[in-house]
Amino acid sequence: MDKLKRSFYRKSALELSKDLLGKFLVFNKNNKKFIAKIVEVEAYMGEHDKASHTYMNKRTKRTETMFKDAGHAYVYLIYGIYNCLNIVSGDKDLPQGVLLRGLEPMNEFDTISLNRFDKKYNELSKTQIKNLTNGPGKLTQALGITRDINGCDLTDDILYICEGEETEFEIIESKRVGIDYAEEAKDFLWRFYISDSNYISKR
DNA sequence: CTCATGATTCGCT
DNA sequence: GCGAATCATGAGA
Repeated sequence: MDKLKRSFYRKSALELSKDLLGKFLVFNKNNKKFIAKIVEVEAYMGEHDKASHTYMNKRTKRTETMFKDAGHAYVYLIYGIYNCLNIVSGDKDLPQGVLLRGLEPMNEFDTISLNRFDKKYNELSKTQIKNLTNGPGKLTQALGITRDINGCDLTDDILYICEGEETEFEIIESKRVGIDYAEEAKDFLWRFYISDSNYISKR
């Protein structure tokens, strides 16, 4: 379970997004170590991507994190209630990132269930199990990821990513979700997911 | 099963 | 003041 190095993140968001599939996300909080497999992602390509917060290199207090070097976490509030987690890619001053949209939990099932539904894992319905982490707002709620870790360095110990299992999987490409305002960019096939995963937000 | 809607905060104009 | 990289819920089919 070795932590991936900065060099792993130093590529375009489009390349990184596919490379992230199947990897393990590790998050340390309250003396717990959450481990979850990354199964769904979206690439946000920054300057030339109308769907990106950093379209036209828009640099504000909120988007500042996206301009950091590759291998940082960008966490922002969406619709007033949910947090979304992105992995900053590219390079310093190249504001690209990968939105994590689906995770498969590997441990701490009871903690995750309590965070989402205030119930233990063995009390969940089948639908609730699927809904634990199959969306960008759901997975942050499940792991307890909030904006207080915005900007944290993935080469430190709070949040990082490890190599996954050596299993084969099929990658599906599709349109990104929730960006109808983005004109032609809304049709780009920049969402990627593992075809047979149970934790995909939208087929 | 498929819609439609409200929730709720903050960043930006 | 507007609207957002979402989700839960409730109505109808």
